[in-house]
Amino acid sequence: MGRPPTLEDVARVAGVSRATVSRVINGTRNVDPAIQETVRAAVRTTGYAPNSAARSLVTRRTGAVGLVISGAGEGGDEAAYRRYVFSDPFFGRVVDGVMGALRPRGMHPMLMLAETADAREQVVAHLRQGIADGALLVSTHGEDPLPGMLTSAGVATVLFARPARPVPAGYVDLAHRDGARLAAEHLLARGCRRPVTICGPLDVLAGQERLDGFNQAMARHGHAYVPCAEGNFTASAGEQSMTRLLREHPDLDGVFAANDLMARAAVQVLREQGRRVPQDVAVVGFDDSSAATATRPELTTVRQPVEEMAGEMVRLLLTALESPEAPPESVIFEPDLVVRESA
Amino acid sequence: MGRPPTLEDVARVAGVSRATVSRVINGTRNVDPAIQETVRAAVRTTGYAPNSAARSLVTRRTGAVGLVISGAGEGGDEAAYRRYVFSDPFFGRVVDGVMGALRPRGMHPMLMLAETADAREQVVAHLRQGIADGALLVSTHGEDPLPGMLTSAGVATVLFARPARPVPAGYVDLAHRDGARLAAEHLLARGCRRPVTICGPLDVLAGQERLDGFNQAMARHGHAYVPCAEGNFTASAGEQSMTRLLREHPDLDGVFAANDLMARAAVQVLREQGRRVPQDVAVVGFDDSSAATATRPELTTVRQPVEEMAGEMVRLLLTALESPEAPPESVIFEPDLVVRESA
DNA sequence: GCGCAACGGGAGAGCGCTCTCCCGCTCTCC
DNA sequence: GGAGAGCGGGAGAGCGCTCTCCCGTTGCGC
Repeated sequence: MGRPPTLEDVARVAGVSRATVSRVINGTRNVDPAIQETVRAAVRTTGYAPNSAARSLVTRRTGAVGLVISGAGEGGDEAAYRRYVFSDPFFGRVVDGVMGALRPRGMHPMLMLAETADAREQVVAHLRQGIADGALLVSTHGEDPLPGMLTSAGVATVLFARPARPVPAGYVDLAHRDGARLAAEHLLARGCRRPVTICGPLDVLAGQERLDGFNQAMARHGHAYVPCAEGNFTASAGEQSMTRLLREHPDLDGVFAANDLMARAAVQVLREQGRRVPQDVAVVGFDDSSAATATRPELTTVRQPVEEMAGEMVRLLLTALESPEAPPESVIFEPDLVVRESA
Repeated sequence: MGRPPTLEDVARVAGVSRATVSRVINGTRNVDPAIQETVRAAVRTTGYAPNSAARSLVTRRTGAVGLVISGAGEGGDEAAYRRYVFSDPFFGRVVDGVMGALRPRGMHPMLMLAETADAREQVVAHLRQGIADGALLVSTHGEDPLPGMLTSAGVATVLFARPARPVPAGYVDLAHRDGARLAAEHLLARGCRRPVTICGPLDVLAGQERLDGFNQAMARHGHAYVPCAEGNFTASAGEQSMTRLLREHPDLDGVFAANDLMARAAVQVLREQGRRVPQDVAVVGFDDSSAATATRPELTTVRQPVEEMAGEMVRLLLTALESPEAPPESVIFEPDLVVRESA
């Protein structure tokens, strides 16, 4: 009794064929109710659990999907990158959304980090071996080669955010420009006269578009030029940018930060410098992450429905898996403005 | 050419047997260098990638380990629980440490959440089917039945934190009492006279031990009774607890919070109430998570080397996998005090 | 020169499952 | 009453890989 029971064992105990046991377990075809019960009893007494490797060998499905976080070109500090990834609430939300959509289907996400060229090769190699049924890819950098590598390796892939260069893979994304416009109009409506912005990294499309959208909306209302400091979506970048903007534009009265982490840092800097938020300076963030409600005052922010977007990624991947020949689908989500206390 | 190339195809192209190709790919035995090159060339021209399902079927190894986050008994709000898990930096650190140790071995973590009885059954069922080689389990609640379920299902398991009731599984843990003592002595050394503590949930061993260690150390120095408010390791709990302690003990001059998230919230409350940190009130946290350095002033805290502990879990699991009959091993880590600005 | 390792390669038996056939039976309909 | 459809079950062929045997070839010591 050393080895775990197999279908064969269950069949012998139940006095039926392997095929019948398989049918009962998978519910693939009608089986006589009495026999079904016999089989189920045999499964119970033997303590049988189907071997998933054997199953995937023939079904060509593993029930796993690779959840790949990719970014940081060469020369970056990998450890720092990992620290960034695991501390940014954004990725937790992605995982949450992915798991929520996977779970009812009995599937699981397999975490993969691709922060170096080597790691990327590894990820592609493993995925090509069929370790997972497909890949959900979140790139944190603009010119990530991974989407292209994955698709040309024949791995079913769905991306978070439209890739910089077109790739035959579906994606979900947010209408960043609209979100930034919402932020701009809200600041203006509150009477903000001297807005500034802490924008995201400009080599990332999302960073670019949030800045564009904000600037365009501001321009439409007579603010042709809005001072801007670039940050890389981290708290310390937000701190530095806010400090600089404050020094160069001491009369600023409104800040739009391209994500909540930077907005939060901006609020901290402002308060340390004696500015009241929102009375002296209004601050609007982006994402509506947990950082938004953890900040005092709570952040007014542009909501990006990350969990739903991640869930949609799963759905897109699953349909791509079902009909591999169909052209990739994509979905763009619309942001909302969530008004709280900071603006 | 529809189906992906198999070993057989490579063997045909290279003009050798399947076995030889397998040997070259896995480097299992000496193979004539010339033949090796031929085989490698054939692999390249065919674009061959070994099928991992077929491989695991015979090797009985998947290269995946389940990373299970478990907790929240019945009746809990699952969505809220997930939000908690994914926003607490602690779990990110666990994932980071696990991936760091798994990666050089070409393995991957498979994320599994077990926040309800159903989910627990699912997790056990999947793991029994061999979807992963073993499980790394992080329980957030004391009386979690999952460790027992897993071990009696024959799943190789390593736990983060010693389980409430003994289970035949290895674990890693921290000397929580020592850490709390460090915090107490530091507060005392700074001249703190009226300490209070925001302790963790008392149904979790870590919460209990941190409180005990703190109280014992305080008692040794003449503070027989230290006011305490219980929190569940979240920021909002920290906020409420601090507010209450401040109301009931307005003259407090030192706070020990059982984790950084609560310490951070405590700092915020204190400052909002006009107390200066650390001049009026010293605050010590626990964990040394990213929250510690994101707080202003930066948190003095007891360092829990979560990443290393998680890496050790992987190592323990791997050795358990190698020698299934050996008794489970465990490792206890020692905490350090990290002195920053808040105390 | 002979025996014996040791080496390098091939053949083939599974690993445990699914799924396509195929077959016998019953039921219906004319 | 007979034909045809449909249902429920079994037999068996793989899925693609690893690994144990087995065998021919060298190399070396005596």
